[in-house]
Amino acid sequence: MSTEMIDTPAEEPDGPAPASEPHTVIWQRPQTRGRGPRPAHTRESIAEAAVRLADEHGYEAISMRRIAAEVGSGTMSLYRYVPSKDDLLDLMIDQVVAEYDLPEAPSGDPRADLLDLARQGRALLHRHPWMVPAMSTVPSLGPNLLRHTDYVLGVLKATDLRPAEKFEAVALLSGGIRSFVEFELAQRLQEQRSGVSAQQRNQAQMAYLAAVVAEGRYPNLAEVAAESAAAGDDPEAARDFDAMFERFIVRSLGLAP
Amino acid sequence: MSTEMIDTPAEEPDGPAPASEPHTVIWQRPQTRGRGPRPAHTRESIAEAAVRLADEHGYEAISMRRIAAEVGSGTMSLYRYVPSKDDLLDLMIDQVVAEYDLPEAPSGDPRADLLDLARQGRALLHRHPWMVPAMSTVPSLGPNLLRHTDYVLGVLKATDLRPAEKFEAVALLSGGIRSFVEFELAQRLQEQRSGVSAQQRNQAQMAYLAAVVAEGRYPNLAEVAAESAAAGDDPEAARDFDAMFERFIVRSLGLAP
DNA sequence: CCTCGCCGCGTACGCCGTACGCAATGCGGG
DNA sequence: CCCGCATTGCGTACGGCGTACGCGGCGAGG
Repeated sequence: MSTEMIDTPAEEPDGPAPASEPHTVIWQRPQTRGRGPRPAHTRESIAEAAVRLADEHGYEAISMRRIAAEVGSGTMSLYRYVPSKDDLLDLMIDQVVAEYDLPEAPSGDPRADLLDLARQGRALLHRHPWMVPAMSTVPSLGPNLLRHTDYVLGVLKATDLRPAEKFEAVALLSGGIRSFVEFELAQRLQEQRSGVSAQQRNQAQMAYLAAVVAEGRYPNLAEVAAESAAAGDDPEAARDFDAMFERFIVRSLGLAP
Repeated sequence: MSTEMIDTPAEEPDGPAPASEPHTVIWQRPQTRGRGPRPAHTRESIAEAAVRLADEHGYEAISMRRIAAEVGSGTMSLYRYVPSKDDLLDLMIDQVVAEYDLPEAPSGDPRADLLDLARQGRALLHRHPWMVPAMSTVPSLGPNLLRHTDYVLGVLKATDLRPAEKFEAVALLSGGIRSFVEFELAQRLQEQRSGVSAQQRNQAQMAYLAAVVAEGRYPNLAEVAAESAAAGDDPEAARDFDAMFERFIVRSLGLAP
């Protein structure tokens, strides 16, 4: 509880008082710089270090203690810059979103523009796989995400979508990309990093699946698996995810002419 | 590495030895029942209690301690039934998947069958919102999920998709539904449960967004927001998610004739 | 009947996010 | 100019998490 009675025991009735700022979005609380000793870091440098850490060691490496170690400070010092870990995650996401290469203006062909954005988005998620779990909740709109959204809305201007549908399109496209990459990464964990236990787990899954298929129930599954094996694409082989993505995203773009 | 040299130092060339069962999928390790006192619970009853808990108190309530309290046992007793929390999550998911009402056989119209499945899937995720974060990783295929997958593959038999494309379709459809419901739930948190701090957070977001729009940058965002407000659908109002879902899912089903 | 395997579970370890308070620091007002 | 105090860095601590380990007791197989 933050709005309980103990806070701001007496408010000025007219004053433009900053009140107590009970709950503010990270983007509008200032980067202070006031009386005391000069801060050793900035939000940006901390977020940058956190992104580096997550890129190298994965989503689960994003902990306040490890980030603090990465920037070379005490754990609790981070809270001088960021009110909570969730806010730091917002900063990380927004920082990474800056990697989008947005044209000055839409080309006039919404389909082409959105397709380009989708490809960039997929590439971005590949560069920063931790983004997939990090985006699980709808992210708060930092400056870069706002720029991105604004650009997409500009692209959609050449469309006959109603306003609500435009927001909807933005969200669902991004969700679709995330969903696809999530699927893609899950398929790829076979030879990918995180090595030991993941490989074992996958192997156990494969063995179990084979056993179940051989068992006789699930005839359709058995049949399709057999066809698949006969077709030469054994389940361990790398599928053509690029082509898959193209088909998937083109289908999803049934919204623009 | 799982295939490293230290495992199974000497295998019998012919023996059907159970080896050491280094890592097994939960579905194939037996529900023992051996020498000692009769177990007080079963995997099913535990998973059932966990589902009840998650339905009532949300995803974050799924902890071994709380589940143990729910079934009325010590925390560590759960590990007599389930090797890890992840496996318990698999059991929970598979149990909930049993709620699908699958017809005896496909109707012959793949589009209609898939549409029905999608609607059921959305309803199921609404009944069990914790499933959205729980499905973040591709779930291990328990019996019910296998039945479900087998049915979908049966539906897709009337299709000219290649085998790999069929598996792909299953995964992407389910991912799309999850993604949609995730978006939907995020929009709905305004008046929904989890009450105080979520509402506040949302309010802060709204205030920030208004400030940013008024600020003048992001002209397209401002324009669409204005249009949206003028159209009467204020951002706080409930959108027609049902219609949205229908459009979304029909678009996604561009794969079957 | 005895024995040994299984059950329930208390304790403990190492993580996590973060509340709180204290010493050091250096800018702004007198 | 200097002093007061806001601000910074951070050690300590709390409550919660998943789960490794080992113990006492129950009950079926020989």
